[in-house]
Amino acid sequence: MAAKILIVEDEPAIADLVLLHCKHAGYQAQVVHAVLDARDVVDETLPDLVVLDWMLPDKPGVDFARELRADERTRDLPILMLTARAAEDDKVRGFETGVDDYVTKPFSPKELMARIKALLRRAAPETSDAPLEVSGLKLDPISHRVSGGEQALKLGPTEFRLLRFLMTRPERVMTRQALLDGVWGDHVFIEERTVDVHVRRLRQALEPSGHDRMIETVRGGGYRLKKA
Amino acid sequence: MAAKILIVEDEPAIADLVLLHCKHAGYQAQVVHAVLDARDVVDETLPDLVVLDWMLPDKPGVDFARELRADERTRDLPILMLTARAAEDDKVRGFETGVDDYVTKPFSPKELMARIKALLRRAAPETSDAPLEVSGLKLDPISHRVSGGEQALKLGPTEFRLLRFLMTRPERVMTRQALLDGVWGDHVFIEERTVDVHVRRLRQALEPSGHDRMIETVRGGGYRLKKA
DNA sequence: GTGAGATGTAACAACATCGTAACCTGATTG
DNA sequence: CAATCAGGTTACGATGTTGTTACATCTCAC
Repeated sequence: MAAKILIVEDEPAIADLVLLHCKHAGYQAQVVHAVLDARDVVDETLPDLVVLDWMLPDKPGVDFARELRADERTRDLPILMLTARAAEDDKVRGFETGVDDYVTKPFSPKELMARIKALLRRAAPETSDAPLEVSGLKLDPISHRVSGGEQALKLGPTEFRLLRFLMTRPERVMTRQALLDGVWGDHVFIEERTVDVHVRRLRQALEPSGHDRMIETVRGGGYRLKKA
Repeated sequence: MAAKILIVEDEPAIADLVLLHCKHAGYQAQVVHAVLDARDVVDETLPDLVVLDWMLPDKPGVDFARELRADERTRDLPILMLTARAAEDDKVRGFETGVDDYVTKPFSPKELMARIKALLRRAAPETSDAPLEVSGLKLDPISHRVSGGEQALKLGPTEFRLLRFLMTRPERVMTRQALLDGVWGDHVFIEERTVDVHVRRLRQALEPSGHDRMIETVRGGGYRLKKA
Protein backbone atom coordinates (compact mmCIF):
# COMPACT_ATOMS: atom_id res chain seq x y z
CA MET A 1 0.00 0.00 0.00
CA ALA A 2 2.25 2.76 -1.29
CA ALA A 3 1.68 6.28 -0.10
CA LYS A 4 0.20 8.70 -2.58
CA ILE A 5 2.13 11.89 -3.21
CA LEU A 6 0.88 14.88 -5.13
CA ILE A 7 3.48 17.17 -6.65
CA VAL A 8 2.36 20.69 -7.50
CA GLU A 9 5.11 22.26 -9.56
CA ASP A 10 5.11 24.14 -12.85
CA GLU A 11 8.79 23.92 -13.77
CA PRO A 12 9.06 20.67 -15.73
CA ALA A 13 12.66 20.02 -14.81
CA ILE A 14 11.99 20.13 -11.10
CA ALA A 15 8.67 18.34 -11.37
CA ASP A 16 10.28 15.46 -13.21
CA LEU A 17 13.13 15.29 -10.78
CA VAL A 18 10.82 15.00 -7.80
CA LEU A 19 8.47 12.64 -9.55
CA LEU A 20 11.26 10.32 -10.52
CA HIS A 21 12.66 10.17 -7.06
CA CYS A 22 9.30 9.55 -5.52
CA LYS A 23 8.56 6.69 -7.87
CA HIS A 24 11.98 5.29 -7.31
CA ALA A 25 11.33 5.34 -3.60
CA GLY A 26 8.22 3.27 -4.20
CA TYR A 27 5.62 5.96 -3.76
CA GLN A 28 2.64 6.50 -5.97
CA ALA A 29 3.30 9.99 -7.31
CA GLN A 30 1.52 12.37 -9.62
CA VAL A 31 2.37 15.83 -10.98
CA VAL A 32 0.06 18.74 -11.61
CA HIS A 33 1.15 22.16 -12.76
CA ALA A 34 -1.34 24.48 -11.20
CA VAL A 35 -3.44 24.93 -8.08
CA LEU A 36 -6.60 24.46 -10.10
CA ASP A 37 -5.61 20.94 -11.04
CA ALA A 38 -4.28 20.24 -7.59
CA ARG A 39 -7.66 20.91 -6.04
CA ASP A 40 -9.26 18.30 -8.28
CA VAL A 41 -6.70 15.67 -7.50
CA VAL A 42 -6.93 16.27 -3.78
CA ASP A 43 -10.69 15.96 -3.91
CA GLU A 44 -10.57 12.79 -5.89
CA THR A 45 -7.71 10.82 -4.47
CA LEU A 46 -6.92 12.46 -1.12
CA PRO A 47 -3.13 12.00 -1.27
CA ASP A 48 -0.98 11.26 1.74
CA LEU A 49 1.38 14.17 1.16
CA VAL A 50 1.63 17.24 -1.01
CA VAL A 51 4.87 18.68 -2.38
CA LEU A 52 3.96 22.26 -3.10
CA ASP A 53 5.88 24.87 -5.07
CA TRP A 54 5.85 28.37 -3.71
CA MET A 55 5.35 30.05 -7.05
CA LEU A 56 2.73 28.71 -9.42
CA PRO A 57 1.13 30.10 -12.58
CA ASP A 58 -2.35 30.67 -11.22
CA LYS A 59 -1.94 31.23 -7.52
CA PRO A 60 0.77 31.28 -4.83
CA GLY A 61 1.37 27.91 -3.21
CA VAL A 62 0.86 29.36 0.25
CA ASP A 63 -2.69 30.23 -0.60
CA PHE A 64 -3.36 26.68 -1.59
CA ALA A 65 -1.77 25.50 1.62
CA ARG A 66 -4.13 27.74 3.53
CA GLU A 67 -7.06 26.28 1.63
CA LEU A 68 -6.02 22.78 2.57
CA ARG A 69 -5.70 23.74 6.19
CA ALA A 70 -9.12 25.31 6.20
CA ASP A 71 -10.85 22.14 5.06
CA GLU A 72 -11.48 19.57 7.75
CA ARG A 73 -10.77 16.77 5.34
CA THR A 74 -7.25 17.95 4.56
CA ARG A 75 -6.39 19.66 7.82
CA ASP A 76 -3.70 17.18 8.67
CA LEU A 77 -2.47 16.47 5.18
CA PRO A 78 1.30 16.94 5.34
CA ILE A 79 2.56 19.73 3.11
CA LEU A 80 6.16 20.11 2.04
CA MET A 81 6.86 23.51 0.60
CA LEU A 82 9.35 23.92 -2.22
CA THR A 83 10.72 27.35 -2.87
CA ALA A 84 13.50 29.38 -4.39
CA ARG A 85 13.18 32.09 -1.82
CA ALA A 86 15.30 31.71 1.22
CA ALA A 87 14.27 34.88 2.98
CA GLU A 88 13.42 34.53 6.63
CA ASP A 89 10.23 36.41 6.09
CA ASP A 90 8.90 33.82 3.71
CA LYS A 91 9.68 31.05 6.09
CA VAL A 92 7.57 32.67 8.71
CA ARG A 93 4.72 33.11 6.28
CA GLY A 94 5.05 29.52 5.23
CA PHE A 95 4.94 28.15 8.72
CA GLU A 96 2.11 30.36 9.72
CA THR A 97 -0.07 28.67 7.17
CA GLY A 98 0.78 25.36 8.76
CA VAL A 99 3.23 24.04 6.21
CA ASP A 100 4.95 21.05 7.75
CA ASP A 101 8.34 21.37 6.19
CA TYR A 102 10.28 23.63 3.93
CA VAL A 103 12.96 22.95 1.34
CA THR A 104 14.68 25.72 -0.59
CA LYS A 105 15.89 25.31 -4.15
CA PRO A 106 18.35 24.25 -5.15
CA PHE A 107 17.95 21.18 -2.98
CA SER A 108 19.54 17.79 -2.84
CA PRO A 109 17.13 15.06 -3.93
CA LYS A 110 18.45 12.96 -1.12
CA GLU A 111 17.48 15.51 1.46
CA LEU A 112 14.11 16.05 -0.11
CA MET A 113 13.31 12.36 -0.04
CA ALA A 114 14.51 12.06 3.52
CA ARG A 115 12.12 14.79 4.55
CA ILE A 116 9.25 13.30 2.64
CA LYS A 117 9.88 10.02 4.34
CA ALA A 118 10.04 11.66 7.72
CA LEU A 119 6.76 13.46 7.12
CA LEU A 120 5.02 10.32 5.96
CA ARG A 121 6.34 8.33 8.87
CA ARG A 122 4.78 10.71 11.31
CA ALA A 123 1.84 11.69 9.18
CA ALA A 124 -0.49 10.01 11.61
CA PRO A 125 -1.34 12.75 14.10
CA GLU A 126 -2.08 10.05 16.67
CA THR A 127 0.60 11.63 18.81
CA SER A 128 -1.38 14.72 19.55
CA ASP A 129 -3.99 14.39 22.25
CA ALA A 130 -6.05 17.34 21.21
CA PRO A 131 -9.78 16.68 21.42
CA LEU A 132 -11.22 15.28 18.23
CA GLU A 133 -14.52 16.18 16.65
CA VAL A 134 -16.05 14.83 13.50
CA SER A 135 -19.59 15.82 12.58
CA GLY A 136 -20.81 16.22 16.12
CA LEU A 137 -19.03 13.17 17.47
CA LYS A 138 -16.52 14.21 20.08
CA LEU A 139 -13.65 12.25 21.58
CA ASP A 140 -11.23 13.54 24.18
CA PRO A 141 -8.05 11.46 24.41
CA ILE A 142 -7.17 13.00 27.77
CA SER A 143 -10.34 12.31 29.67
CA HIS A 144 -11.22 9.29 27.55
CA ARG A 145 -14.68 10.67 27.14
CA VAL A 146 -16.78 10.24 24.02
CA SER A 147 -19.98 12.05 23.29
CA GLY A 148 -22.34 12.39 20.39
CA GLY A 149 -24.18 15.64 20.54
CA GLU A 150 -25.33 15.89 24.14
CA GLN A 151 -25.29 12.15 24.65
CA ALA A 152 -22.41 10.65 26.59
CA LEU A 153 -21.29 7.39 25.06
CA LYS A 154 -19.79 4.39 26.76
CA LEU A 155 -17.03 2.58 24.90
CA GLY A 156 -14.77 -0.28 25.81
CA PRO A 157 -11.01 0.16 25.56
CA THR A 158 -10.66 -1.38 22.12
CA GLU A 159 -13.67 0.43 20.76
CA PHE A 160 -12.18 3.64 22.08
CA ARG A 161 -8.86 3.09 20.35
CA LEU A 162 -10.60 2.08 17.16
CA LEU A 163 -12.77 5.16 17.10
CA ARG A 164 -9.82 7.39 17.88
CA PHE A 165 -7.88 5.85 15.05
CA LEU A 166 -10.72 6.37 12.63
CA MET A 167 -11.38 9.92 13.76
CA THR A 168 -7.80 10.91 13.06
CA ARG A 169 -8.26 9.62 9.54
CA PRO A 170 -11.74 10.62 8.48
CA GLU A 171 -12.91 9.93 4.97
CA ARG A 172 -10.10 7.49 4.49
CA VAL A 173 -10.76 3.90 3.64
CA MET A 174 -8.89 1.77 6.13
CA THR A 175 -8.22 -1.84 5.29
CA ARG A 176 -8.70 -4.41 7.99
CA GLN A 177 -4.96 -4.93 8.10
CA ALA A 178 -4.33 -1.22 8.50
CA LEU A 179 -6.76 -1.18 11.39
CA LEU A 180 -5.08 -4.15 13.00
CA ASP A 181 -1.71 -2.46 12.67
CA GLY A 182 -2.93 0.88 13.90
CA VAL A 183 -5.31 -0.11 16.65
CA TRP A 184 -4.00 -3.45 17.88
CA GLY A 185 -0.32 -3.01 17.15
CA ASP A 186 1.98 -3.62 14.27
CA HIS A 187 2.78 -7.26 14.59
CA VAL A 188 -0.12 -8.94 16.29
CA PHE A 189 -1.50 -12.11 14.82
CA ILE A 190 -5.23 -11.63 14.83
CA GLU A 191 -7.88 -12.69 12.37
CA GLU A 192 -9.04 -9.93 10.05
CA ARG A 193 -12.63 -10.84 10.75
CA THR A 194 -12.11 -9.76 14.31
CA VAL A 195 -12.02 -6.20 13.03
CA ASP A 196 -15.55 -6.65 11.73
CA VAL A 197 -16.73 -7.70 15.14
CA HIS A 198 -15.19 -4.68 16.82
CA VAL A 199 -16.60 -2.37 14.19
CA ARG A 200 -19.95 -3.87 14.96
CA ARG A 201 -19.41 -3.29 18.68
CA LEU A 202 -18.30 0.27 18.06
CA ARG A 203 -21.36 0.93 15.95
CA GLN A 204 -23.51 -0.43 18.71
CA ALA A 205 -21.82 1.83 21.22
CA LEU A 206 -22.41 4.86 19.00
CA GLU A 207 -26.04 4.00 18.40
CA PRO A 208 -27.55 6.10 21.21
CA SER A 209 -26.56 9.30 19.44
CA GLY A 210 -27.10 8.01 15.95
CA HIS A 211 -23.46 8.38 15.04
CA ASP A 212 -23.17 4.70 14.26
CA ARG A 213 -24.04 5.51 10.68
CA MET A 214 -20.82 7.44 10.33
CA ILE A 215 -18.90 4.20 10.02
CA GLU A 216 -19.31 3.02 6.47
CA THR A 217 -18.41 -0.34 5.06
CA VAL A 218 -16.42 -0.26 1.85
CA ARG A 219 -17.02 -3.58 0.24
CA GLY A 220 -13.78 -5.25 -0.65
CA GLY A 221 -11.85 -2.36 0.88
CA GLY A 222 -12.43 -1.97 4.59
CA TYR A 223 -14.12 0.70 6.66
CA ARG A 224 -14.35 4.46 6.50
CA LEU A 225 -15.47 7.14 8.92
CA LYS A 226 -17.81 9.34 6.96
CA LYS A 227 -17.72 13.03 7.76
CA ALA A 228 -21.21 14.31 7.26
CA MET B 1 3.23 32.62 31.43
CA ALA B 2 4.93 31.10 28.38
CA ALA B 3 7.25 28.19 28.88
CA LYS B 4 10.94 28.88 28.36
CA ILE B 5 12.72 26.66 25.90
CA LEU B 6 16.45 26.49 25.39
CA ILE B 7 17.69 25.27 22.03
CA VAL B 8 21.24 23.96 21.90
CA GLU B 9 22.12 23.53 18.26
CA ASP B 10 25.05 24.64 16.16
CA GLU B 11 23.63 24.25 12.67
CA PRO B 12 21.98 27.62 11.95
CA ALA B 13 19.38 26.21 9.60
CA ILE B 14 18.05 23.74 12.13
CA ALA B 15 18.37 26.16 15.01
CA ASP B 16 16.30 28.73 13.14
CA LEU B 17 13.73 26.18 12.18
CA VAL B 18 13.19 25.07 15.73
CA LEU B 19 13.34 28.59 17.11
CA LEU B 20 10.75 29.79 14.65
CA HIS B 21 8.36 27.02 15.45
CA CYS B 22 8.76 27.48 19.17
CA LYS B 23 8.04 31.17 18.95
CA HIS B 24 5.13 30.55 16.68
CA ALA B 25 3.74 28.12 19.22
CA GLY B 26 3.89 30.87 21.82
CA TYR B 27 6.92 29.67 23.74
CA GLN B 28 9.75 31.85 24.90
CA ALA B 29 12.70 30.37 23.06
CA GLN B 30 16.41 31.01 22.88
CA VAL B 31 19.23 29.50 20.86
CA VAL B 32 22.80 28.81 21.94
CA HIS B 33 25.37 27.08 19.82
CA ALA B 34 27.51 25.26 22.33
CA VAL B 35 27.35 23.46 25.64
CA LEU B 36 29.43 26.18 27.26
CA ASP B 37 26.78 28.78 26.53
CA ALA B 38 24.01 26.38 27.40
CA ARG B 39 25.36 25.96 30.91
CA ASP B 40 25.22 29.70 31.48
CA VAL B 41 21.70 30.05 30.23
CA VAL B 42 20.49 27.13 32.31
CA ASP B 43 22.06 28.62 35.40
CA GLU B 44 20.59 32.02 34.78
CA THR B 45 17.12 31.38 33.51
CA LEU B 46 16.36 27.76 34.35
CA PRO B 47 14.35 26.93 31.23
CA ASP B 48 11.36 24.62 31.23
CA LEU B 49 12.70 22.38 28.49
CA VAL B 50 15.93 21.86 26.57
CA VAL B 51 16.15 20.87 22.92
CA LEU B 52 19.60 19.39 22.65
CA ASP B 53 21.59 18.48 19.56
CA TRP B 54 23.56 15.27 19.69
CA MET B 55 26.64 16.70 18.07
CA LEU B 56 27.97 20.05 19.22
CA PRO B 57 31.24 21.87 18.62
CA ASP B 58 32.62 21.65 22.13
CA LYS B 59 31.09 18.54 23.64
CA PRO B 60 28.61 15.77 22.84
CA GLY B 61 25.06 16.63 23.78
CA VAL B 62 24.71 13.43 25.78
CA ASP B 63 27.41 14.59 28.14
CA PHE B 64 25.53 17.77 28.79
CA ALA B 65 22.38 15.76 29.37
CA ARG B 66 24.25 13.73 31.96
CA GLU B 67 25.42 16.93 33.64
CA LEU B 68 21.88 18.21 33.88
CA ARG B 69 20.72 14.96 35.38
CA ALA B 70 23.45 15.05 37.97
CA ASP B 71 22.46 18.46 39.28
CA GLU B 72 19.58 18.49 41.68
CA ARG B 73 18.28 21.75 40.28
CA THR B 74 17.90 20.36 36.80
CA ARG B 75 17.20 16.74 37.58
CA ASP B 76 13.68 16.89 36.26
CA LEU B 77 14.28 19.35 33.44
CA PRO B 78 12.81 17.72 30.32
CA ILE B 79 15.38 17.08 27.59
CA LEU B 80 14.52 16.43 23.97
CA MET B 81 17.45 15.07 22.01
CA LEU B 82 17.96 16.01 18.38
CA THR B 83 20.20 13.83 16.30
CA ALA B 84 21.21 12.91 12.81
CA ARG B 85 22.12 9.41 13.83
CA ALA B 86 19.34 6.94 13.49
CA ALA B 87 21.16 3.94 14.88
CA GLU B 88 19.21 2.08 17.51
CA ASP B 89 22.35 1.93 19.56
CA ASP B 90 22.46 5.67 20.00
CA LYS B 91 18.86 5.75 21.01
CA VAL B 92 19.60 3.38 23.81
CA ARG B 93 22.54 5.47 24.92
CA GLY B 94 20.38 8.55 24.82
CA PHE B 95 17.69 7.13 27.00
CA GLU B 96 20.18 5.71 29.42
CA THR B 97 21.33 9.18 30.28
CA GLY B 98 17.79 10.11 31.09
CA VAL B 99 16.86 11.93 27.92
CA ASP B 100 13.09 12.25 27.86
CA ASP B 101 12.51 12.07 24.14
CA TYR B 102 14.40 11.63 20.95
CA VAL B 103 13.89 12.99 17.43
CA THR B 104 16.07 12.05 14.50
CA LYS B 105 16.86 14.44 11.67
CA PRO B 106 15.40 15.09 9.33
CA PHE B 107 12.25 15.58 11.34
CA SER B 108 8.87 17.08 10.74
CA PRO B 109 8.50 20.35 12.63
CA LYS B 110 4.97 19.33 13.42
CA GLU B 111 6.13 16.19 15.11
CA LEU B 112 8.83 18.04 16.99
CA MET B 113 6.37 20.56 18.33
CA ALA B 114 3.94 17.85 19.29
CA ARG B 115 6.64 16.17 21.33
CA ILE B 116 7.76 19.39 22.95
CA LYS B 117 4.20 20.06 23.93
CA ALA B 118 3.82 16.57 25.31
CA LEU B 119 6.97 16.88 27.37
CA LEU B 120 5.96 20.25 28.78
CA ARG B 121 2.57 18.94 29.70
CA ARG B 122 4.02 15.92 31.41
CA ALA B 123 6.21 18.14 33.54
CA ALA B 124 3.21 20.19 34.67
CA PRO B 125 4.26 21.59 38.00
CA GLU B 126 2.75 20.46 41.28
CA THR B 127 4.28 23.55 42.77
CA SER B 128 1.40 25.79 43.70
CA ASP B 129 0.33 25.77 47.33
CA ALA B 130 -2.96 27.40 46.55
CA PRO B 131 -6.02 25.67 47.99
CA LEU B 132 -7.68 23.33 45.55
CA GLU B 133 -11.37 22.91 44.95
CA VAL B 134 -13.12 20.56 42.60
CA SER B 135 -16.90 20.30 42.68
CA GLY B 136 -17.25 21.07 46.36
CA LEU B 137 -14.29 19.01 47.46
CA LYS B 138 -11.69 21.25 49.06
CA LEU B 139 -8.05 20.55 49.82
CA ASP B 140 -5.56 22.89 51.42
CA PRO B 141 -1.98 21.86 50.67
CA ILE B 142 -0.64 23.99 53.52
CA SER B 143 -2.79 22.94 56.42
CA HIS B 144 -3.30 19.46 54.96
CA ARG B 145 -6.99 19.79 55.54
CA VAL B 146 -9.61 18.25 53.31
CA SER B 147 -13.31 18.92 53.41
CA GLY B 148 -16.30 17.95 51.34
CA GLY B 149 -19.04 20.50 51.64
CA GLU B 150 -19.30 21.18 55.38
CA GLN B 151 -17.91 17.80 56.28
CA ALA B 152 -14.29 17.62 57.42
CA LEU B 153 -12.53 14.55 56.05
CA LYS B 154 -9.72 12.53 57.51
CA LEU B 155 -7.08 11.23 55.11
CA GLY B 156 -3.84 9.39 55.60
CA PRO B 157 -0.64 10.84 54.14
CA THR B 158 -0.64 8.76 50.97
CA GLU B 159 -4.32 9.28 50.41
CA PHE B 160 -3.74 12.99 50.79
CA ARG B 161 -0.98 13.07 48.19
CA LEU B 162 -3.04 10.92 45.88
CA LEU B 163 -6.06 13.18 46.15
CA ARG B 164 -3.92 16.26 45.68
CA PHE B 165 -2.37 14.78 42.57
CA LEU B 166 -5.75 13.95 41.13
CA MET B 167 -7.22 17.34 42.00
CA THR B 168 -4.49 19.13 40.09
CA ARG B 169 -5.41 17.04 37.06
CA PRO B 170 -9.17 16.79 37.01
CA GLU B 171 -10.87 15.04 34.12
CA ARG B 172 -7.62 13.46 33.13
CA VAL B 173 -7.31 9.69 32.97
CA MET B 174 -4.23 8.76 34.97
CA THR B 175 -2.68 5.36 34.41
CA ARG B 176 -1.54 3.43 37.44
CA GLN B 177 2.05 4.02 36.41
CA ALA B 178 1.48 7.76 36.12
CA LEU B 179 0.02 7.75 39.61
CA LEU B 180 2.96 5.80 40.95
CA ASP B 181 5.36 8.25 39.33
CA GLY B 182 3.46 11.29 40.49
CA VAL B 183 2.36 10.29 43.97
CA TRP B 184 4.99 7.83 45.12
CA GLY B 185 7.99 9.12 43.18
CA ASP B 186 9.43 8.68 39.75
CA HIS B 187 11.28 5.43 39.93
CA VAL B 188 9.90 3.46 42.82
CA PHE B 189 9.39 -0.22 42.34
CA ILE B 190 5.87 -0.80 43.55
CA GLU B 191 3.15 -3.05 42.23
CA GLU B 192 0.56 -1.31 40.12
CA ARG B 193 -2.19 -3.05 42.02
CA THR B 194 -1.16 -1.14 45.10
CA VAL B 195 -2.63 1.94 43.47
CA ASP B 196 -6.01 0.23 43.44
CA VAL B 197 -5.84 -0.35 47.14
CA HIS B 198 -5.03 3.25 47.89
CA VAL B 199 -7.75 4.46 45.59
CA ARG B 200 -10.08 2.25 47.54
CA ARG B 201 -8.85 3.74 50.80
CA LEU B 202 -9.19 7.23 49.41
CA ARG B 203 -12.72 6.55 48.30
CA GLN B 204 -13.53 5.24 51.74
CA ALA B 205 -12.12 8.40 53.28
CA LEU B 206 -14.23 10.57 51.00
CA GLU B 207 -17.39 8.61 51.65
CA PRO B 208 -18.77 10.76 54.50
CA SER B 209 -19.39 13.66 52.13
CA GLY B 210 -20.31 11.54 49.17
CA HIS B 211 -17.35 12.74 47.13
CA ASP B 212 -16.06 9.23 46.76
CA ARG B 213 -18.05 8.98 43.57
CA MET B 214 -15.86 11.62 41.99
CA ILE B 215 -13.12 9.08 41.54
CA GLU B 216 -14.02 7.10 38.48
CA THR B 217 -12.47 3.91 37.25
CA VAL B 218 -11.61 3.87 33.57
CA ARG B 219 -11.43 0.26 32.61
CA GLY B 220 -8.18 -0.56 30.87
CA GLY B 221 -7.03 3.01 31.43
CA GLY B 222 -6.64 3.97 35.06
CA TYR B 223 -8.50 6.45 37.27
CA ARG B 224 -10.04 9.84 36.71
CA LEU B 225 -11.31 12.56 39.03
CA LYS B 226 -14.66 13.59 37.68
CA LYS B 227 -15.38 17.30 37.81
CA ALA B 228 -19.11 17.76 37.86
C1' DG C 1 -32.12 -15.60 -10.55
C1' DT C 2 -28.09 -17.99 -8.83
C1' DG C 3 -23.99 -18.78 -6.56
C1' DA C 4 -19.81 -17.26 -4.51
C1' DG C 5 -17.69 -14.24 -1.73
C1' DA C 6 -18.07 -10.48 1.60
C1' DT C 7 -20.10 -8.63 5.62
C1' DG C 8 -23.42 -8.53 9.76
C1' DT C 9 -24.70 -10.78 13.97
C1' DA C 10 -24.93 -13.61 18.00
C1' DA C 11 -23.01 -16.80 21.13
C1' DC C 12 -19.17 -18.55 23.68
C1' DA C 13 -15.14 -19.62 26.21
C1' DA C 14 -10.77 -17.77 27.60
C1' DC C 15 -8.89 -14.14 29.65
C1' DA C 16 -8.13 -9.54 31.95
C1' DT C 17 -9.45 -6.11 35.05
C1' DC C 18 -11.08 -4.43 39.18
C1' DG C 19 -12.98 -4.13 44.10
C1' DT C 20 -12.37 -5.94 48.33
C1' DA C 21 -10.73 -8.11 52.43
C1' DA C 22 -7.04 -10.10 54.69
C1' DC C 23 -2.29 -10.46 55.75
C1' DC C 24 2.39 -8.94 56.79
C1' DT C 25 5.96 -5.72 57.82
C1' DG C 26 8.06 -1.88 59.83
C1' DA C 27 7.56 2.52 62.23
C1' DT C 28 5.55 5.22 65.90
C1' DT C 29 3.61 5.90 70.24
C1' DG C 30 2.53 5.48 74.95
C1' DC D 1 7.20 -3.79 75.30
C1' DA D 2 2.56 -3.77 73.65
C1' DA D 3 -0.65 -1.36 70.94
C1' DT D 4 -1.56 1.08 67.07
C1' DC D 5 -1.07 2.66 62.52
C1' DA D 6 0.28 3.28 57.73
C1' DG D 7 1.61 1.09 53.74
C1' DG D 8 2.54 -2.67 50.42
C1' DT D 9 1.30 -7.18 48.83
C1' DT D 10 -1.57 -11.05 47.88
C1' DA D 11 -5.77 -13.91 47.07
C1' DC D 12 -10.30 -14.39 45.43
C1' DG D 13 -14.60 -13.61 43.35
C1' DA D 14 -17.48 -10.72 40.40
C1' DT D 15 -17.75 -8.54 36.29
C1' DG D 16 -16.17 -6.83 31.79
C1' DT D 17 -13.64 -7.56 27.67
C1' DT D 18 -11.86 -10.02 23.70
C1' DG D 19 -10.87 -13.13 19.81
C1' DT D 20 -12.96 -16.75 17.48
C1' DT D 21 -16.41 -19.30 15.33
C1' DA D 22 -20.77 -20.47 13.16
C1' DC D 23 -24.50 -18.99 10.88
C1' DA D 24 -27.49 -15.33 8.68
C1' DT D 25 -27.69 -11.86 5.34
C1' DC D 26 -26.23 -9.07 1.76
C1' DT D 27 -24.00 -7.83 -2.83
C1' DC D 28 -22.56 -8.34 -7.29
C1' DA D 29 -20.98 -10.66 -11.46
C1' DC D 30 -22.61 -13.88 -14.46
